Amino acid sequence: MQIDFTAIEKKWQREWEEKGVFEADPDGKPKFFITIPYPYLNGNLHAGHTRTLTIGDAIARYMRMKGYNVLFPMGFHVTGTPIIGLAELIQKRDERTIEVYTKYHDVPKDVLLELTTPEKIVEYFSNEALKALKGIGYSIDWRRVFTTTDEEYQKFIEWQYWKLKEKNLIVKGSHPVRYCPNDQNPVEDHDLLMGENATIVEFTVIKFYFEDGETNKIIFPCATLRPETVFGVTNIWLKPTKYVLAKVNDETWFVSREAYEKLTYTDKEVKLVGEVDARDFFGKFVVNPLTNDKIPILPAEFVDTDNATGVVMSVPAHAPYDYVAIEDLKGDEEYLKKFGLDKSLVENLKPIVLIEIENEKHTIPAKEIVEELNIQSQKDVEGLEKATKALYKKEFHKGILLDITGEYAGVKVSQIKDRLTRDLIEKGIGDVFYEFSEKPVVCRCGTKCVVKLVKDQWFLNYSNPKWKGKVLEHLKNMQIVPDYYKEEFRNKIEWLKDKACARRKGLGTKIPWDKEWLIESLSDSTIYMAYYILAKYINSGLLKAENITQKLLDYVFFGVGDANGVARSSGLDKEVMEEIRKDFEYWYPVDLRSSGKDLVANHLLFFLFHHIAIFPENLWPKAIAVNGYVSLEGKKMSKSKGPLLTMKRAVEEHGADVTRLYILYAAEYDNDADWRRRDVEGLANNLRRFYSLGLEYYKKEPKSLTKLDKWLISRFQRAVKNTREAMDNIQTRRAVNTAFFEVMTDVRWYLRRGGENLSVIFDDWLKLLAPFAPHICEELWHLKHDTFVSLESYPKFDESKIDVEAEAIEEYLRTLLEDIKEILKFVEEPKEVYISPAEEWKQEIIGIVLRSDNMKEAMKEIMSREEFKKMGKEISAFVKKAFKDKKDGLLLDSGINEVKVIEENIRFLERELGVKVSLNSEKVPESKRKSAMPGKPAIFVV
RNA sequence: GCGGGGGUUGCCGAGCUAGGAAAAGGCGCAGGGCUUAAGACCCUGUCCCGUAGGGGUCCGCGGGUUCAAAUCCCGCCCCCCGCACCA
Repeated sequence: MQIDFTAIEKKWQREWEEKGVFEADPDGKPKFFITIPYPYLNGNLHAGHTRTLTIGDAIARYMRMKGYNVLFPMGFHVTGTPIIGLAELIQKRDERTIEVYTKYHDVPKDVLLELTTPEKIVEYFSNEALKALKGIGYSIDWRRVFTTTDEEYQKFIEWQYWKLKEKNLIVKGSHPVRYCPNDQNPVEDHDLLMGENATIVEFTVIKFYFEDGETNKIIFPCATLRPETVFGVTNIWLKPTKYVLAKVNDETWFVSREAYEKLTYTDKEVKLVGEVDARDFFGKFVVNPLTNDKIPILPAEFVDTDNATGVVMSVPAHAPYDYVAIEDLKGDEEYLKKFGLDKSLVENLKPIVLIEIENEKHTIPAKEIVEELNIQSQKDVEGLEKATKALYKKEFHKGILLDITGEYAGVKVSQIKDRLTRDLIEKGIGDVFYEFSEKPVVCRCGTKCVVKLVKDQWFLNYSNPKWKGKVLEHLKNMQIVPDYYKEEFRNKIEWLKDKACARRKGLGTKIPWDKEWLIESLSDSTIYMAYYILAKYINSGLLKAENITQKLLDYVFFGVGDANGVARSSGLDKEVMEEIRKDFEYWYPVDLRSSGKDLVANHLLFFLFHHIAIFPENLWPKAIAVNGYVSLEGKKMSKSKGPLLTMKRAVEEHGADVTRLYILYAAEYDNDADWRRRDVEGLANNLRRFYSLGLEYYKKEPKSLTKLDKWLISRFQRAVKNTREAMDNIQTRRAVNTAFFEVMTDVRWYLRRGGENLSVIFDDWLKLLAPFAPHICEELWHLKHDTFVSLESYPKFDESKIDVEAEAIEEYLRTLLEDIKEILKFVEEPKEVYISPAEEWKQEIIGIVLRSDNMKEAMKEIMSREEFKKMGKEISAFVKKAFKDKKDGLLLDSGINEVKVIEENIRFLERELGVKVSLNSEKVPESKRKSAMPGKPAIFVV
């Protein structure tokens, strides 16, 4: 059958909009405020958005039908840098960008080429997003839509930041970023040619120094990831090559040229003094600032001048590289001679052990592992890397510092780094040096990136223990779906550090007290759900940017201030102001925020932190739900590279209901869903089938109810129960599976059995499915009603409609049919089937079940009897089902009357089997009759 | 490395927190029906064996507990995601 899904969908979308059925305002009903993170519009909405939003919409529709006054609003996020970047790329006619946006985002090329400014991009994509969202039929209250560059929104953000500032939750600090010296800008992942996986690691610098009599001290800044090993240093290493001397603040540092360059991007004052040759320093001595030991400077080829300072301290007891390098020196007199070094100098170097592993004997760990791996020289880089990694890992996790480390003795290695670094810096003998974890890191422009320290940056003080503590405390009271994400959230909250919230570049709101800076885009989208309340009044023209003063928002959100005074000072009509206040009091807090799992470690955390900082406890979010991603035919989607499926295209090609149903059914919770065309088309067939069933049966007036009808109703009640349970747990997959597919399976059986009153469940079936496939349900519903099914009340489970006997009969017939068919497979030219029921032990088992407390107990008793033991599998299944029924209060104390059931359905059996069937025990041989069981009659075919 | 999740029948996935029927549902595939035909729809089959409803082997691997384990316990292997200043 040809069905024009699109026409049906457009029709109902128009109707909903015209009648404003999803516009929500305070009323007497309990409220439910659900929000989905507004999408970021540097492209079209895609299948990923479709998933998160459809889940949200299904919940919104479900809750609405359950009797809640549901507010489901939406806005658009455009602040930040990507939109600016996109505008630049389009302006430059970047080929890749043009390809991706025409091919995957479905932007017509002529239109795309016009999008050369951020403003045009925002306008274009927000229009497209609006169309896409309306075209899929979300039950959004569109009176509240807004964009984050709106002047009014910025007023709101300013208010928010003043509040945070007042609470001292915004502090100044510095932090290291990946930076391109050529572009003079921080670089993001997608700006990189190479090194996306590089992270910034923090080396500890320890200032060894060299005293040359009357000249100034020269600092040899040794960079290390294991500062505790400073207690075991025997010498330092330089590469036999040129280095430089540089003025670093007030000190003179000896560093590699590369290191000097890197230092210029730090917060230090750096000036080049001149070039020096490491070779001139070999054999001379520096002082270990912590132990005051004098140690020699020695050459080593493994030193990488492009890693950190290029000056390395040597700890032969714990660093395989150092141990091997010293051994190399000892055995290479020529090399020593080349640098004028005396052999005794290296021969006196004794490894100093400073870490012990619990329950292991004292040894020299580096020596041991080098020998174990049979590493012969420092040229065996592979072996040394392996040894270093293994040793470091072991010592980090299990190591404890020995007495030689003085005040640190007994501290775990894993606990020492930050503490020691801090102490060293305090004493003026330490520093930090940032470096990439892997190299090279190259910008798209071809320039090598560096680590730059951004100074005097504004930070959100998330590490504040009081703030964090409150968030952790509130988390305990929240509902997190799926539940194991609560632990994930807890960990992430603990892990969260201060976050830089200011940027130089991008779209957004300026920091109100420091207009040089823009508020970073994840930091301006944390409590905006409150803004939806204002947005309605802004869009209707009642509330204007100039009205949105600090005092007004204090009044609206906190109820603080004198109403007359606030109204006067903000220039707003007092009644409007009071209404906004009432709206806010009615709708807040957020009852559910449903989001993709990619936002767990950032947005959703900030969402919690900011609510908790700014609002009183009764307005903190109640629940968060998290869902997984969507892939396309098994491939990951990518906004910037493709493949990508836009929401609009999915709906155009398959229809809104099919798209919705598929995406809801494709996966549960945080599992990823895969969009597979063939499956989507398969689902479309199912939906067409549903529609034609509706056309065929819905309007037929039901006749008086048969036992079969009661079976259908009973089964349907179970589906109602199951669907509600699923939706209450935000399990849309399970819900669609029961409400659609499983009911469909029952309907098939019902029709096959000759059922004629399908319409008895159809009203409820439409309601049951309305949250998932609202258009088709609305269309069918209107065959009989003038109301909107979207506003009907959701079916309730009615236990009185459960008909255990009817269910047992159908179950009996189904298995009987199967058994006979199984036998017929083996009989050529069957003429007649004889059936002879048995009734003995089933009653007995039911008796045991009724007087047993649990299955285990019952089975024990049953299995102690020989005649049952040999039927163990059959019986255990029967008992399991019996217990389930018992728990539901549905256990029959007498089985069905098999004879009667067969008699009544003999024609059905014959029709199905295409052979004569009769109920006749005498024709069944004795041996077969003996093996008959209740529910499993003896069958004999001739 | 740390943290979170996971390995089920051709595929996707239930079931695994309350042990109890080769293990829901969807998709795919095969056969049959309907049809002028195709599609749609309906039925059947889809681990192996089997001329009587049966038997055998199964839920990453190896052990254990139990009348009974995909489910509980112990050990091992493998996979995915996050670790940021970016939306």
